[in-house]
Amino acid sequence: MDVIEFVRDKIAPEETIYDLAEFFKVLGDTTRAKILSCLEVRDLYVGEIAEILNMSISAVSHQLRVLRNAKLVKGVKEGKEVKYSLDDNHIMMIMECGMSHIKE
Amino acid sequence: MDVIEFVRDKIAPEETIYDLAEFFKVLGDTTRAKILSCLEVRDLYVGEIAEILNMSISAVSHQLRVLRNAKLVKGVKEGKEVKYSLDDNHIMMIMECGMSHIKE
DNA sequence: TGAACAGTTGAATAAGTATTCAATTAATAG
DNA sequence: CTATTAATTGAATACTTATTCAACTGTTCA
Repeated sequence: MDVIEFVRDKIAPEETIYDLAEFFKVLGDTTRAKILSCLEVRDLYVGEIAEILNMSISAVSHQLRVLRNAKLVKGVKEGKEVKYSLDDNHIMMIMECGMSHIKE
Repeated sequence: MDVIEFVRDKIAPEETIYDLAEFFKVLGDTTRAKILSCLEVRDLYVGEIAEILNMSISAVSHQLRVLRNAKLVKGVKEGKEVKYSLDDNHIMMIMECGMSHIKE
């Protein structure tokens, strides 16, 4: 039965897999995916995002925090408002990549 | 206020975003990510996967069903056993893609 | 035929998480 | 300084979902 050991030896370390799953989990929510789609079009204020998606400011803000922690978006204060933008350009590449999978 | 309409017009359709999030949600679970990592190494029986990951057969089987529904893995009956393999070769490309993001 | 084995399935429980609501911070205009 | 607006935050609720447990299906071999 050393198939078991063979595979255990070859797979990525536990922690790497955990981080990877954590990363995809962030993308795996409709609200967050929508927010990212909006920000792909252009940088936006929190209130604008909420209005575009017909959601409460609070709900959007909570999800923006998740996206911020995952380093997917960043927010810059401009007076009273905070303008958000995509933090990492290749996020959209990854999303497009997923897109190509589901279109089948 | 036509920033709102401008962005609404340009983002992907609601359903596409929903499907995309659904897809990433499947990858966004530690157990499922581990299973996929195992199957990247080689095709495996359910019991082997369970042993490699120190999980119950049942738990693994439940997650395999999720992966099957998402067309990420497929299972072929071989006598009493069922051998699982990756259904779609570019899944690992997507996972590698995510990998490159988290390594920063 | 029946006992043992591999895997699936459904229901229940347990754990995790998205949204709402109310309170709070920070910035600007009057 | 006060009132208003934009956004964040914490706690509570509602919802989703992963794992366990027990029962069941299908296959092999004795």
